[in-house]
Amino acid sequence: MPQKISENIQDYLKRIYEFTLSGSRASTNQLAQALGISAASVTNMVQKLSKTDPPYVTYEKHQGVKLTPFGQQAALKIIRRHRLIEIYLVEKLGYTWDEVHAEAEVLEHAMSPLLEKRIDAALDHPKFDPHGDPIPDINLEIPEIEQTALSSLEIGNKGRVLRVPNEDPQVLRYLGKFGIRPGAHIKLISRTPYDQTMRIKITETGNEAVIGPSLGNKISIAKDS
Amino acid sequence: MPQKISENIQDYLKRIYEFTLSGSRASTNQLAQALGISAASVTNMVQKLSKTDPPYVTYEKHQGVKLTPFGQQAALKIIRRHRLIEIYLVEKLGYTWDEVHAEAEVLEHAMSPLLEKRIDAALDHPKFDPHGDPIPDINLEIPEIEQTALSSLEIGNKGRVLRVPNEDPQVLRYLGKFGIRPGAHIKLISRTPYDQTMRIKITETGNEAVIGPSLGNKISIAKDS
DNA sequence: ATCATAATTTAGGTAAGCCTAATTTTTATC
DNA sequence: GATAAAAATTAGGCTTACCTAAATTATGAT
Ligand SMILES: [Mn+2]
Ligand SMILES: [Mn+2]
Ligand SMILES: [Mn+2]
Ligand SMILES: [Mn+2]
Repeated sequence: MPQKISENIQDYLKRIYEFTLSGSRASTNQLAQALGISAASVTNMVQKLSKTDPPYVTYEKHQGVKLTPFGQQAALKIIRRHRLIEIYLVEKLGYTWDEVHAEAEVLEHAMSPLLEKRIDAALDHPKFDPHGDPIPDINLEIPEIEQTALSSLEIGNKGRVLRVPNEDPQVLRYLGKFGIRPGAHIKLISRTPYDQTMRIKITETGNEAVIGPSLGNKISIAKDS
Repeated sequence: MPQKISENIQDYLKRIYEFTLSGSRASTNQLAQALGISAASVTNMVQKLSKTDPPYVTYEKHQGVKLTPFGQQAALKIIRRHRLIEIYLVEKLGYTWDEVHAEAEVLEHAMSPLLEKRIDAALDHPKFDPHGDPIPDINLEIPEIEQTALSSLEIGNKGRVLRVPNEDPQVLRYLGKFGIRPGAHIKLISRTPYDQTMRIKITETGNEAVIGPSLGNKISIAKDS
């Protein structure tokens, strides 16, 4: 039943993958918002995806969806392409890290297996995209990496940035300005009591930056031991 | 009326452009065959394209279509992207010239203005694609180049290859085997009387190749004076 | 000029993906 | 446990871009 997988379906699967990484199910509304379409349309599509011959998702009414192993493979295939494109654009075509996500969102659907192979080879099999997200290897495997949220760092403690949120160009430009990027070493200076706003110091640049708690939750770090 | 131009429409316009280069109109059947769809579908689409606010084509029942200046600009935009992609893949990603057309046919629709600019710059504003077809410049202008069909060469005379047909990988591999590529110098050795099959010698490689008349008509050369 | 054939158009349908409005189910609060 | 709000689903439609079959128009050979 699922021969050629449409661009729309590819994006659905990718979103479902992201929302179910933590183990929970992806809700209809969550997907509708992320994809910029109505909840009714999502219900429709999700029902379809649960009825293909090997189904892409398991779906229970009002309970949200999860990817089947089959659906997960399909999702990882696109995620691999997306992240390869991002790092290629930065490394080979002079893109900044805030420009690549939107571009990859489109190109991922137009990438042939051959192009994927050539780009992967040209970059010598890169392991991470520009935002620190791991690139599934040719067998679609992703290494497990120990990581915690920046928000969970204690005052005075240090860490190394592993990944930053990758979708919002404004946020990326803000982070880039201070040198907050994968590999950067940071130290938590202070945290305000009520709204939990953090001041952090970036070792490499000497900068200090202010990070709110919601952004802090989306930045992953490795805590210095 | 014509805000976002669909991938399908882009391909229609490109085909119409090709078929009307000689000044004649593109026929319904011609387009149907080239696009791999039914004649009825083509009729439908060209009627639509002739009714947009600035129309893309002029259409008269049973008389075929031509591009309006507006439609021509739209076509050239995609042709530019197509050819830039082809040369980029060859120059930067190790593609052979028979692999790039199919790839470009898809990628051309996924290329942003920014990517177009970056690729153009990375190649230092290339003027020709791997098959010798001219790349419209940033203003969508194409230089006029004096060229004749290989078939029109006289026995014993010489010429320089300017462009070869670009769609059929088999043909390209055949030509490549003998070194028949843009820039190659050739000499017509003989032409059989009935079926007009030609034997040509390629200076650079010393090879001799047999070229039938229909292929010979699709290879453009500059005749040596 | 006639008439068969080829080319094109019209008519009527389908599938994918989206929409809004109405309805149903779940959930959270009193 | 009733009930209001939120979440999800169903129902009915729409657009794009295809299709086949039937009807029409153009063409070219007698
Ligand atoms: Mn991304
Ligand atoms: Mn996408
Ligand atoms: Mn081409
Ligand atoms: Mn195309």
